[in-house]
Amino acid sequence: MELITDTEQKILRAASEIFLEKGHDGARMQEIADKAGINKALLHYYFRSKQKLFRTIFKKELQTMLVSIFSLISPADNFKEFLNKFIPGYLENVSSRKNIMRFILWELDKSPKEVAEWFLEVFQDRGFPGNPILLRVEKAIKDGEIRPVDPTNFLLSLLGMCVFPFVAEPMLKHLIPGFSTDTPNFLKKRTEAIIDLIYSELDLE
Amino acid sequence: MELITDTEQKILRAASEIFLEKGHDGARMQEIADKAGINKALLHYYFRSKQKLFRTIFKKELQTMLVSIFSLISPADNFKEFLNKFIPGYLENVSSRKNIMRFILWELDKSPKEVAEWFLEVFQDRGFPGNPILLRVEKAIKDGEIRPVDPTNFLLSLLGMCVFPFVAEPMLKHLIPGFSTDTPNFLKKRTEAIIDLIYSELDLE
DNA sequence: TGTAGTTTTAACCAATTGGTTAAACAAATC
DNA sequence: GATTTGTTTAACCAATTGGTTAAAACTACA
Repeated sequence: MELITDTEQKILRAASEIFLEKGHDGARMQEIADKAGINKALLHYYFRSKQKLFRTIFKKELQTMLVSIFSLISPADNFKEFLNKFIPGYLENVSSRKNIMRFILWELDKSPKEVAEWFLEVFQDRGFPGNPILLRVEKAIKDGEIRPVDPTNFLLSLLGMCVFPFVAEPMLKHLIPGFSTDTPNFLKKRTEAIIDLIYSELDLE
Repeated sequence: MELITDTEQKILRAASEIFLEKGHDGARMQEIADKAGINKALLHYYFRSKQKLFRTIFKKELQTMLVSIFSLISPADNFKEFLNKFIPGYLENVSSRKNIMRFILWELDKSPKEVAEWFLEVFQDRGFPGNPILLRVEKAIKDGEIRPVDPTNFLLSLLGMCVFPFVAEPMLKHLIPGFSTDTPNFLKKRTEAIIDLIYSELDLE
């Protein structure tokens, strides 16, 4: 069991901030060191190379993001309960760490090979045999809880509607006058809109 | 009226490819020169700096993306016709240039100040007084064509459902076994799914 | 207190990168 | 055909960047 030193913590925090903001290629080791309040050589003492440091951060952020999705799924719930919990919960999550998803989507394309294993790790840690949302939808259909829809497309719509406003916020600000995800009731109204849309499709309520 | 030389064309094409794939910070001038089959100094002869070249490309891609949205809107159509044209058309568009949106979303965050003007240019060129989709939705509600929904949230859902599968494909491949947007009937099924969802909400059909 | 091991630093290094320059070449223009 | 103007190149340059090294400072422990 390794101790995580204070310095290591400071490095990780600083590296996360810089990498999330600028990406792997835009980030500078010197800047990370400065933000962590340490020497650049010390960075290489703890994490031998930029690549190694980046992978550490990337894996951590990826896991955080996946867990933020998976934590919202309780198999005990019926499908309506699942939706009522998942949609506001996930919106809240994405909203509180806005750039994590944009960072992951951008870097994933160029990412190291181990990335597939990192996904599997999270699945295995949680004891998921497959995508839990997909399985949940399939079960709801089999049980006659909702009308039959294509589970994959349902998942695409659900995630897309939750994630898009935050990932695309810089663009939407130009496309929609006065758009912001920071207004006090944006989350509430967005939640309602998504629930409204999905309930109509599934003949719920 | 400037002539666009053959060399300039080759540079623009090469730069687009490299920038879209690697982003501003990951791209190397040498690599762009190589891909264009020219000398690196020639790159600086045509576009004085990396920044200038990047802005040229970024603006071009941004305009392409915006036009691909706006071209699908004809004010003559009723709302159902609008949806039936927009959804498959836009999906086709995003699908044919998959990484343009991810590139724009990533770089927009870090983008130059003129970017706001570039958006306005496209709006003005097309003679749009505001976001045309938003206006179209508002009109449809006022005319009683569809039941009243929040136009902004409607737009967020519509775009999110269209864009997300392509922008997030690298992630979705890990999240959904066998996922790909390249299968022969993905576009068709995705179109159906989105139309189905939106029709239900709006009490259409 | 002395010594072995760890943490931190300042100074340095080699490679890469964006950018320049001066000259060679091509193509109009006279 | 000479001259001017626009293209293209090879060779160079200064600055930045990731990474190293050797020594200093700190810690634990005998």
